[in-house]
Amino acid sequence: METSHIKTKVFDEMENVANNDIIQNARYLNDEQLIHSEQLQVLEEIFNANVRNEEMTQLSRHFAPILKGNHPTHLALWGKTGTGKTLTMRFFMGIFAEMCQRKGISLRLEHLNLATSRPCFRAINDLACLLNASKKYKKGVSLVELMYRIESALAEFKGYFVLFVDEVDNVRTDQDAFMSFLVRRLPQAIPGKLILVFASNKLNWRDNLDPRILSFLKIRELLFNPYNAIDLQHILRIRVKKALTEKAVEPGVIEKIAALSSHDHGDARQAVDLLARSAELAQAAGTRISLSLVDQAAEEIERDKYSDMIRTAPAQMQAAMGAIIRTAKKTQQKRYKTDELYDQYLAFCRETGMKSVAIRAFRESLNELDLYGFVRTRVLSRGRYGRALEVALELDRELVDKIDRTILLNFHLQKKRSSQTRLTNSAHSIN
DNA sequence: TGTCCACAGGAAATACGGGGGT
DNA sequence: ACCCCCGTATTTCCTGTGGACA
Repeated sequence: METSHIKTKVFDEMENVANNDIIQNARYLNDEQLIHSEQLQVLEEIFNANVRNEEMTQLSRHFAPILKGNHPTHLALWGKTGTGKTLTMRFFMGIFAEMCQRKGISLRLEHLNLATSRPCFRAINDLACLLNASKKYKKGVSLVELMYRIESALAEFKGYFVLFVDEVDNVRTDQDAFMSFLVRRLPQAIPGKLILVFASNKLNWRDNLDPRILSFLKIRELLFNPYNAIDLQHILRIRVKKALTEKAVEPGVIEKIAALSSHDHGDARQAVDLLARSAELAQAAGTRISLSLVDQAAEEIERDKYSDMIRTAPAQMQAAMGAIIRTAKKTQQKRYKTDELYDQYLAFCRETGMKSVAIRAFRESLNELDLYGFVRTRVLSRGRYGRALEVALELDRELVDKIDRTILLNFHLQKKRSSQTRLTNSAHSIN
């Protein structure tokens, strides 16, 4: 009897979700779920709405000489995250490739995406993989060998070779070697005409580059400004049309999301996230997306930001935050002194089996937490009774609980993971 | 006005760990 | 497999400070 009751309940729930008339095609609210052709389709609509028009024109002008057989200089794209550097460039490259094909110009385009920070060796290795010149190596192959393979992979190609190096600033340790290879050695070594396109979200990226490379690097720069509210409205409208049903959105909602987003970041991805979150809320509530739901969604995203931040923060910072929350729960006061927090911190470490640090380093963690807005610290001078650092926790209770859960979960996971790796290691050694 | 509290936070020293080179 | 190097985390040491108190 009981199981069938639960069954109906589950079925009802699923029916409700399946029959929702807000979200029609959730994939269009998350780029990662779209296949390439769909992405292009969305992009086309976005560009047709004259968003990033200026940048597209600049790109066309820059690459136009190719059509006449000339050799344009390298190019650098600057702009914050989510300003469409990658998308614009990829979209442009697609069109341009088609054009060249029609005119019988030999053109090869590659997109080297250095999404995560990596050393020079791995960046060059990735490039080699991209050109099918090599497989993934961890070690054992010298840099020179990899460079040689890249060069021989391109030895036959005599046309234009556009290499789009995305997020260059992610190349750590010997960025100079990486750049030197691309800028000085590669163009000499291959018969084709190389055009490098760099994208970076750090404007000062060039400053810590070897001046000798810099002098070699004839480069043109193109700046991507954050999206303004109008641009974001276009982008959002397209998403709404693709992903949601006709009447899902109340008037003013798109304008509101665009205004909020352009005001504090101008990042299109975050704007679409806000739309997605609002749609989910509306779906759950069975209503249309209203202005107040947008507010609610923005608040939720803000909350998630905190717990995401703490999840990825260094362990010491997490432990410090854990100690603060414990202290807050134990006492009635709103402000805490370093030494009482430190006591709690030591207890926390003992319980979770974490290595504790000296009080000087602990204070550093407190300052970090202040920097990220988890707490507020200030130095309090008490006259002849010395000075003290005062820490205040000013987040609302619900959020504090959420952060607390995140931290605890993290520590438990860490424990489990370490014991698991120990298990798998021993399993491996047995095999 | 001067003293002196008691800890913050800067600087230097040192430990640690990961990755590349051989 | 081993070593070495380099960047980061942590410790150790120490100086400087705002204001209550006499």
